Amino acid sequence: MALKYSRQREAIKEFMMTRKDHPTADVVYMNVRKEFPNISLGTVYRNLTLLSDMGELLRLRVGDGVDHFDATTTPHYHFICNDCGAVTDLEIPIMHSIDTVAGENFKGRINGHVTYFYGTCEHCLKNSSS
Amino acid sequence: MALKYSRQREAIKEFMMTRKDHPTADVVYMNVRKEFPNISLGTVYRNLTLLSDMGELLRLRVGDGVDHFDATTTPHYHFICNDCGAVTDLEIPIMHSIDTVAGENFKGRINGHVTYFYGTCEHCLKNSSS
DNA sequence: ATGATATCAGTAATCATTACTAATTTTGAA
DNA sequence: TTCAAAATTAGTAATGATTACTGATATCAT
Repeated sequence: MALKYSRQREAIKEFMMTRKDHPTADVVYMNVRKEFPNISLGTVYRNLTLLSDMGELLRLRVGDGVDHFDATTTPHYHFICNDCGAVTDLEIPIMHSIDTVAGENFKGRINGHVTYFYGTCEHCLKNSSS
Repeated sequence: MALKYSRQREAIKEFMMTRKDHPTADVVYMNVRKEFPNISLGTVYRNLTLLSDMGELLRLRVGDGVDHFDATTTPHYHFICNDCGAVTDLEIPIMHSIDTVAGENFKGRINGHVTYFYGTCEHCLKNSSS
C-alpha cells in the first residue's frame, strides 16, 4: 500500500500530458490551480519529483537554473532557444555511437549521455529578421 | 578603464589553473581563503562570473544543482560519475556532425550543443568490485 | 465504518547565487 | 608623490528554486 491515489497527483499528470513544451514546476502550479485553487507549490514539487522517480516524467536541467519536466519519457533530444529559452523536442534517433567514441581511451565506464542543442528557434528567427 | 586589477581575482584565476577537476564556487572559496583569509564568497562568485563572461573560464551546469568552473576553455566534453559526482575531461574531438543531424527537419537554427557523458569513473569501478 | 498511513495545504527552512552598501584598492593624471 | 574618480572588496541582506516539517485530510484494506 506504498502509493495511494491522489486527485492532485492525477491532475498534475494529466496536465503534463497535454503539454509538450516542458513546463517548470511553477507553470504546472499556475495551471493545476485552476482546478485545485488551493493546491500548494510543495505538493506540485513533491509529485513532480515522485513521478520523475517512478519514471513517468523526465526532469530536465537545461542550464537556465530552473528544472523543466517532460511527460515524454522515451529517450529523445532537446533543443533550447538562446533567445526565448523555449525547450522543444528533436525528432532524431538516439546516437549511441557517441558513447562508444567517448569511451575510447577512457578508463571508466560510460552508460549514456545527455545532449542539449542550442541555437535560435523558428519563432525567434522570424522575429529577428523583422 | 573598465576593468581594474585585483589581487583576489588573480588568486582565483591562478587557483583555477592548478585544478582540472572543475571545482565549484565553494571549493574555490575554501582554497583562496588560505591566501586571503577574509575574502568573501560574493567576491568569489562575482569573479567566477566575470571570468566566465570574459571567456577565461567555462561555467558548467552538470545537473547536480551546483555550478562547476573550468579553466580549460577550448571546447571539450565532460564525464560525470553517477557514483561520486566527479567531473572529468574527455579527450575526444568535438562532434560537429551531430549538430547537422539534429538540424535536419528542424525549423530553427542550431548553433551548437552541450553533451555530458554519465557512467562510473575509474576510481568508483575499482571500489565497487572490492 | 474504522483504523492505519499516505497525502495534503500551509509554512518554514535550506541552499546556491545575486544584490546592496560603505570602506578599500587601483590607476591615470596632476 | 598625491589625488580623486571609478572599480573592487568584505560583509551582509535578499532572492529564487526547491525541500522539509506539521497538523489536518483523504485513501483504502479490512
